[in-house]
Amino acid sequence: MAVTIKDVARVAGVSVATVSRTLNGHSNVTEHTRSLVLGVVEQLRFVPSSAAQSMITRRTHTVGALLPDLHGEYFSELIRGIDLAARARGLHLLVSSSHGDAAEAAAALRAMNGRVDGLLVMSPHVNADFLWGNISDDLPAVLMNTRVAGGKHSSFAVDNHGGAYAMVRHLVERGHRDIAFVAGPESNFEAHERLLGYRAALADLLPGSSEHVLQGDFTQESGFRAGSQVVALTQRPSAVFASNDMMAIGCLSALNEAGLQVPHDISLAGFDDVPVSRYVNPSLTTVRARITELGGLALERLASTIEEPDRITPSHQTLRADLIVRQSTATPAAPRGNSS
Amino acid sequence: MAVTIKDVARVAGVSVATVSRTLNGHSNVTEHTRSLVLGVVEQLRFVPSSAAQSMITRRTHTVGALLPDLHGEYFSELIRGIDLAARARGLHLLVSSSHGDAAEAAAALRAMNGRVDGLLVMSPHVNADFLWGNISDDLPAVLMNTRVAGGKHSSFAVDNHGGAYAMVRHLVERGHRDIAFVAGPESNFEAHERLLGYRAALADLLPGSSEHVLQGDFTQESGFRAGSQVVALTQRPSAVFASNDMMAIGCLSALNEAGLQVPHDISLAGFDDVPVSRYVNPSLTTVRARITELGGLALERLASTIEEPDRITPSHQTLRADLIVRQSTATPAAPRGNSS
DNA sequence: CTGAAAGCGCTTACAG
DNA sequence: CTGAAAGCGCTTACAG
Repeated sequence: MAVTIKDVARVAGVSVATVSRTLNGHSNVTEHTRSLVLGVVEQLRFVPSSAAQSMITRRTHTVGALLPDLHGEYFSELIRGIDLAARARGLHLLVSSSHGDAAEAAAALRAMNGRVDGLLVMSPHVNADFLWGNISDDLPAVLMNTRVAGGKHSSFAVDNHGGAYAMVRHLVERGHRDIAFVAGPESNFEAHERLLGYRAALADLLPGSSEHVLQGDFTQESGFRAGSQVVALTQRPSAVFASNDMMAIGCLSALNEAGLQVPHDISLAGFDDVPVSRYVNPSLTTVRARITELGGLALERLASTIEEPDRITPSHQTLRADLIVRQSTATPAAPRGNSS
Repeated sequence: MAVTIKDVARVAGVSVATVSRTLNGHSNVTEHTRSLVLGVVEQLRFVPSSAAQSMITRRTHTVGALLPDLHGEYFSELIRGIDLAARARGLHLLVSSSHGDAAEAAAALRAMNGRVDGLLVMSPHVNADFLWGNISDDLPAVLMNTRVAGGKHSSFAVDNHGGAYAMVRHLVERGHRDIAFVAGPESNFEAHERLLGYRAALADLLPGSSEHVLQGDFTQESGFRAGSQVVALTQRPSAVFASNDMMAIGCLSALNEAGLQVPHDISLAGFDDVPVSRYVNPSLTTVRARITELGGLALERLASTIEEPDRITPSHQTLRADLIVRQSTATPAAPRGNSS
C-alpha cells in the first residue's frame, strides 16, 4: 500500500498538520522539526496523493489542450510550444485530439472538466459554437485559431487572411498572373480565412482575373492530388499556392513526378513554415504561422487567467504571419498559357 | 460554486449513495429513481469531481507519456498512435517531454506519480537506469525504445539493429562500396543500435572496408551539416545512410545546394519512415520504424497491465523494421573514388 | 432497492 | 510552533 501523510506523521512523531506544513513550505515550522519530517519523507519515499491535494485545493496544476488533429509537424510544433511554456510554469499537460465530429469534441471537453485548471482549445471547425455549451462557465480557457464569437475567453489567432494576401502579392510581384490555390477543408475556419485572403488579393492586385481553386484537406495526399490535377491542365497556372505546407510538399512531389521543375516550370508556395519546409528541395516559400509561439503565448495567457481569474480581462490577439521567401517561387520562365 | 453530489441528492430527494449508484450504473436502482436522478443531474449540469473519484477509487483513468523530445513528425506520429489507442480505451493522456537531462526526467516521472494509472516511457538515453529509482514499484509502466535491464516492465522496441543492417545490405546490393553513416546522439540508445547495425553489416558484407561515420544528433540541421561535410570530401562516398529521416532530409538539402543530384550523383537513405519522407524529392529510401503502431501497442499493453496487474507477465517485443526502397537510392553512376 | 455512516488522504482555520 | 478536528466530494460495505 502506498505510504500516506499519516505514516510520515507517525514515524516522525508529529501531527499530520505539521507534515503538511513542512511539505508546503509554510514558515511556521522549526528548522529541527522540518529536517526531521523531511528525513522521514525521504526515508519512506512519501509522495503526496495529488488526488487528495487537488480535491481540497481545487487545483490540479494541469491544463488540457483540445486539438483537432495530430498529423504532421504543425501539431508537434504546437504541442512543443505549449509543453515548453507549461513546464516553465510547473503545469502538466493533458492532450486530447483526433475528434471526428463536434459531438466527440464536446465529450472530450466535458471529460476534461475537473481534471484541469484550464483549457487550451484549438477548434478550427467553422462552426465551433458547441464549445460554449461544454466548457463550464468558470473554467479558464484560451482559444487558438478558433472563430471567436466575441466571448469571455482570451484568444490567439494567426493572421491567415493577411498571410495569404501577402503570398499572392509576392507571386504577382514576381510576374505571375495565373495563380492556383489549393484550399484546406471547407469546414475549417483557418482554411476559409486563407481562401478569403487569396480572393481578396486577386481582386485587388489582378482585377478581372478569375480564381482557380483546387480542393484539398490539409493532408499531403490531397496536395499530391491537387498537384496531379495541375499537371493535367492544358492551361497550366504559373504558380500554385497551397494553403498549408503539407499540401505544398505533396504537390511538389506530384509536380516532380510529372517532370516539372519548381520553380523554373512552375512556382509553388505553402503556408505555416513547418520546420521541414526549409529542407525540401527546392526550399519552400511560405508564410510563417508562428506555431510554437502561438502555443506558448496561449499557455502563458491561460496560466495568468488561472492565477488571477478576476484581474485578467479577455484579450484577442492576432499574430503577424510573415512571408518567408525561399527557392520555390520565381519569375515565370515561359509566357502564361503554355500547354504541355 | 460547483454543484456536488449532495446538491443532486437534495434536489432529487434521495441519498447521495443512490445518486452515486445511478451514475455508476449499478443495477440495483429502480428505473423510476434512476430517471429521476438523471433528470436532476442533467438539470443541474452535475459533473462528478474526478479528484474525489480518483482519490477513492485509486483510478485516474489517465496515463502518462514521458517522451525525450517533441521535435518533428516522429513524435507527432508517436503521440498520435498513443492518443488513438488511449481514446479507444477511454483513457486520458498526460504528456511530458523536453527533458534536458536525467534529473529533469526523474522529476517529471515523480510528478506523474499519483496523477496517472500507468506510464509510457520512452527514454533512449543510453543510461536510463535512473528510471527504476523514480517509478514507484506498483505503478504499471511500459517502456518504448529504451534499453531494458531485463526488468519487470513490458517493453516495445524497434529492430534498430536489423533495420540498419538491412539498409546497408540494400546499398551494397546496389553496388555501393563506400557508405557513409550519419550517427544520432551518442548517448541515445536507438542511435547506438543503428550504428552497430551499420558496423555489423559493413563487417559482414564489405569485409576489409572501413567505416565512415559522421556525427549528427537526429536534427535536420545536423543532417545538413553532415551533408556539407560529405560534399567537401575529395573521396566522396557513393551513398550516405542517415540514421533518421530528419537528418536525411537535412542532408538532402545540403547535397542539392552543392549541385549534387540524388540518387544520380550520390545515394541517400534515412530511417523511421516519417510521413514526409515519401514526399520529398527524390522520395526517400528508408527503414520503417512503425512509430504509430509502436505507440498504440505500448498503450494497449499498458492498459491491460493496469486492468489486470497480476495476470500480465512482462513481455518484451521487438517490432520488425522493414526496408522501404524509394527513389533516393540507386546504383552508383560513377566508379568509386571520383573526385569533384 | 435505499440510506446512514465510515473513510479515502489531504489542508486549514482554530486553539493553545 | 504544533495539534486536534473539521471538511473537501465522492464510493462502498453494512443494515434494513
